[in-house]
Amino acid sequence: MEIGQIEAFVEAQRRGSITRAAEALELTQPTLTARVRSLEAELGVTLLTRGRRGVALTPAGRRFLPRALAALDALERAAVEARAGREVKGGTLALGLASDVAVYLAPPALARFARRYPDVDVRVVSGRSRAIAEALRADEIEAGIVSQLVVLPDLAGRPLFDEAVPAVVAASHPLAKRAKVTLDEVASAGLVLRDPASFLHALTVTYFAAGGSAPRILMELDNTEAVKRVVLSGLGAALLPEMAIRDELHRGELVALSLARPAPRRTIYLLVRAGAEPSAAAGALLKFLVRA
Amino acid sequence: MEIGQIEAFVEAQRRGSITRAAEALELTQPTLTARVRSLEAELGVTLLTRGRRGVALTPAGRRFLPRALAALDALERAAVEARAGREVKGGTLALGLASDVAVYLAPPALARFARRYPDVDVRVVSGRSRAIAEALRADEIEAGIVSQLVVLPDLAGRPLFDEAVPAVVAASHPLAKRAKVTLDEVASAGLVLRDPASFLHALTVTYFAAGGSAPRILMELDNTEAVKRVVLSGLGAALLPEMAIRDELHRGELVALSLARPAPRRTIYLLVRAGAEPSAAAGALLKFLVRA
DNA sequence: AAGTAGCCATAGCTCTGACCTATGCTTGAA
DNA sequence: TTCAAGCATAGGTCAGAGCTATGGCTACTT
Repeated sequence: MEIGQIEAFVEAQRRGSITRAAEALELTQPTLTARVRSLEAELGVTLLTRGRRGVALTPAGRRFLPRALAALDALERAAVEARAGREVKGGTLALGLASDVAVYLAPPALARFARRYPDVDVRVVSGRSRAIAEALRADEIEAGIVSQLVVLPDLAGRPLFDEAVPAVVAASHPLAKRAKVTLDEVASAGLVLRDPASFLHALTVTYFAAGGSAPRILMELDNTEAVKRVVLSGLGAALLPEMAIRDELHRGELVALSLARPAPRRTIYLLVRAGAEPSAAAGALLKFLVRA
Repeated sequence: MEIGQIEAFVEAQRRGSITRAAEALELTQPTLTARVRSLEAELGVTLLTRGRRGVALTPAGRRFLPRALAALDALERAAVEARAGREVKGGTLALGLASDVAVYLAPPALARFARRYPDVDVRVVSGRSRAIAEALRADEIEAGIVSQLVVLPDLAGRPLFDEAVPAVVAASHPLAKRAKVTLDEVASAGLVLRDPASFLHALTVTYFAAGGSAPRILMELDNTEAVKRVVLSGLGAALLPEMAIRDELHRGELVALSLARPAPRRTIYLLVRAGAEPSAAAGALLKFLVRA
C-alpha cells in the first residue's frame, strides 16, 4: 500500500470522478486509474464502482474510507509535530487547563507568552480534570494541566508543582484574630466547600477526618471563586489553594488559620498522551506557567 | 512522504539500529539509510541520532513516532476492514452490548452465530450505554447495541427495534387478580426501580409523572435481573422490558397490569462510528439478534 | 598502540515501474 | 446518429529505489 494510492482513492471519492481527482492532484487520468486499480488489486476488493457519471463508493470502499482518512490525517499531524520543535514559530498551541489554573495561574503567563510569541495561536479549554483528559485523548489538545491525576490507559502525567491549601477565614471572622485554633472550632464554625466531585472537596473532608473531626458544611459551590467570595463576605471557613488567595492574604482580607495539623497540599499535574513529546511552543508556555 | 520511509524509521527506532531494521525488512542497510535520510530531509528535522551503537530518537523523532505508528495502524485496519466484507470468514468481531441485551437477548443469537460461523472470533463487552459509546470511540469495538442514544460527535445511531415496558407484579401480588388497576394504586403499592443513572429509572418516573402520580420507591437496584427477582418474590411492582420477562409472563409467574395509560416503550439502538460501514460478520450477527 | 568489530555514509550502477501521451470503449443525452 | 464525458488500455521514457562495494568513525580488545 502506498500513500499515492490512498490519496488517489480519497480524492476520486471526494470529487466523484477519477478524471477530476487527476486534475486536483496534478496527474493524468490513466495514472489515477492505475493507482486506484493497483490498490484494489492489493486489497482484493473493489473500492469504487465506475459508472458513466464518474465513480461511487462500494460497501468495501465505505469501510476503507474512514481508516484511509485517519491514516492521511495521522501523517499530516506527524509532519506538523515533528517540525513543531525546531523553534517556537507559528502554528497552533491547544491546551487544556483545570478551572483553577485557568482562572488564577494562566492569565499572566498566557499574556506574556502571547507578547513573546505573537505568531503562535493559543487555544485554551478549561474544565474539570476528567474533561481535560477526554479532550486530550480525542486529540483536541496537546497537553493538559490538572489538579487530579486521571488514570486512563493512553495518558501519562507528571507533577508540575505543589502548593499549600490552607484553611482561611475573612479578616472580619471571629477566628481571624486567634493565634491558635483547633480543628473542631473550625469544623463547628462551618465550612464552604467545592462540589462533591471536586478534588478540593475530597481534600477538605479528608483533612478533617484525619484530625478526627467532621466539618459542618454550609454550602457546596461549583467553582473556587464562588467559594472564596462567600468566605470573604465573612461566612465560614474554607480550604483554598494558595494560587486562588495570594492577593487576598497579602492585603489581609483573608487570614490563614494556625492549626495544629499543617495545611494540606495539592499537586498540579501535567497530562500528556503517553509517549508524546511536547512541542517547543508547549514547552515555552509551560515554563511561563510554572515560573509564575 | 512514503510508507516505506515511515516503516524504515519505525523499524530502525524499534530495533535501535538501521542495519538490523534492514534485516527485518529484508532490505540492505544503504537502502534503509536512504529512506530515513530522505524522510528527514523532507521534514527538515533529524529523527534519529546516529551513534556507534546504533540509532536513538531525537526529540523530533519522539514527536513524530506516535503519529507514525497511528498512521501505520490505520492503514492496517483499513486493509482488514475493506476485506472484512467479502464474506463472513475468520477475523474477530468485537461488539458492545447494553447489559439487558447481553443478558436477555444476545445469548441465543451468539450461540447460533458461533455455530454458523465457527471461525469468527466473537468478543463481547457489556455495560452501560455510556461505557459502550466510549469503547466504540476508542476503537475497541466495532458496534454497540444500547438502550439509550448517546450523543457524541463522531458516533451515529439508528433504531433497531422497540419493545413494551409493562408494569408487572408477581402472580401472588394482591394487584395481580384485578382486571383494572389505577396508576395511584400501583404507585402506592411501591415500585422497585433500576438505579437513577439508568434509562429504566427515568422511563418509570416519567410514566408516573405523566399520569400525575409519583411512585413510592421501595428499592433502587443496579441491574434488571435483580429488580425482576425482587418483584417475583412478591414485593411491589416494576416497569420491566419485555425481553427480560417473556418467560415469566408466559409461565404466569409475573402478570402485566392493565392500566388506563398504555405501557411505555423503549427503543434499542445500534451505535456505530459515524461514516463507518459494518463488516459482513457484524451484519450477520445483527440479523440473528434482531430476528431473535 | 594497533587491531578489530560494528555501524552508518557514500558512490556508482542497474533496472523496475510510475507516469506520460495517444487511443479505444461504453453509455447517456441531444 | 453523433457527441460528450468518463474510464481502460497500450506502449514508451526516464527518474529514482535499491543493490554492491567501499570508506570512515568509534569503542572495545589484546
